[in-house]
Amino acid sequence: MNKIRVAIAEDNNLLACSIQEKLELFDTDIQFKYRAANSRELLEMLEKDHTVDAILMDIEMPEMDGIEGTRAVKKKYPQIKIVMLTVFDDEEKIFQSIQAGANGYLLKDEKPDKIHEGIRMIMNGGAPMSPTIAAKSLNLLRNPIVEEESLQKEEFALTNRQVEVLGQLSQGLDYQQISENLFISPATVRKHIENIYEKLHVHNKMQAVQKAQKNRII
Amino acid sequence: MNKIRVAIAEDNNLLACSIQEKLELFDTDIQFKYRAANSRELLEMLEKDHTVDAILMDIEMPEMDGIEGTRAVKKKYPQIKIVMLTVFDDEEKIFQSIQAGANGYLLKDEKPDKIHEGIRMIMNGGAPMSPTIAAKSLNLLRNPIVEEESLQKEEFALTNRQVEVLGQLSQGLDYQQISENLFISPATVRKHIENIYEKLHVHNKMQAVQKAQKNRII
DNA sequence: TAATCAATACGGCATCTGCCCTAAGTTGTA
DNA sequence: TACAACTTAGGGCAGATGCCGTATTGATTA
Repeated sequence: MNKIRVAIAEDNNLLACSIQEKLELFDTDIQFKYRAANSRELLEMLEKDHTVDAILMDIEMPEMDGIEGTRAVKKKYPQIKIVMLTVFDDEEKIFQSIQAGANGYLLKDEKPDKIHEGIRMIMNGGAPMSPTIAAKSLNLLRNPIVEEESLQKEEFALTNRQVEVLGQLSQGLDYQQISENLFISPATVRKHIENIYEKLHVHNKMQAVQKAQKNRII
Repeated sequence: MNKIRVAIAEDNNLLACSIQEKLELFDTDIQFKYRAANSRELLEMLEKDHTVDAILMDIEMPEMDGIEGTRAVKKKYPQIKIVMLTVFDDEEKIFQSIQAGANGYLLKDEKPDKIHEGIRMIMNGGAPMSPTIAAKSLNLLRNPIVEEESLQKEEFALTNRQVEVLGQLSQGLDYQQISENLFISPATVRKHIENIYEKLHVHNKMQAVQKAQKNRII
């Protein structure tokens, strides 16, 4: 079996080295790839070499933090697993990390074998979580946070017709079927969709629908 | 330090004995109190003697199941910690259990020391969760509750690779980009997607991703 | 009044996608 | 040890899609 290729994003040099050392105790099944000092650096490194299976991501980092970084990495490389590794365990950070797509959440004071176990766990589709984190995430599930943000369609200034077309798109209908549903020509549907793409800054149906759903437009 | 007093609610006698035996391996810090064959029996027993710290609760039980039981126990004795212990790991059950107030969720095939660790974890305010359960609860946090339309999910029996491809699809990536991320040929990506369509009974990317999201496959 | 924009509609074209085919190597299971 | 399933890979083809034009009509606005 191939080794699990791991990268680290961590601004504190000492801590990064310490984690790296811990990982290298398990060099039979883990291969350390590289370290970045913040998310932007990580993205640049991934650009050159994205042969990485898992990333240990610090949350607090200068320039671009781990939550933004997780969002960005997951968007481009959704197959890469991300474990948040941090000293803080407040619910807000946990929730944001999970929303950003993190696959696990460990506290930095975990013992080496726990970190190692977590990495193997994540590659098997599990979610490593420190016990206190797990308890807090259960809290979150019990008392759902009411998000006050949800940007609404005004942000993107979509017209009613465009929202309507997006709704049809999200059902997996093609231009022909949408045109029949809305009693317009397929050519018009295509034009509407072109305009939607421009407003949402996307380039295909899937991205448009995902963005629309994320922003509660549909 | 006092021993942790544990009760079990489990209708299957063999399984109950097996768990009890597993626990008695750790009789230095665990004291087994009693076993109930369903939640109603458990409540009666608690009525007489509620000097119990933790309960291992089966979900599927006749008369009164573990989820109702958890709700009832937590209402009367909120200090008692409850670990769901079951063979099933579908998200609906997990979510219901958590809503009912469960403090942890372990699969029955966990090794004895994991169950023991879980009990100690729960008494320290942590939340023991089997890795696959943890991953599913993260899913629940990522995607707010959906109508109970069709939450079978395992019914579709998608392979890991297929789920991975679905994840890439949902980001709006095309076959070429997906093939680069996964280091396979675009032809293979197309084949994977064909197979996904067949399993999900859909005919295009959007329908596949929407169905996968609705069923929490991704 | 002129300008802007939404909604409608059409044509072209390169690329992408869905669907059909075959096929080989691997893994897991009965 | 067979058999099934998964993963990999490729060819071919019709139709769908993304993107570039253009154009008319009506409503709103500066």
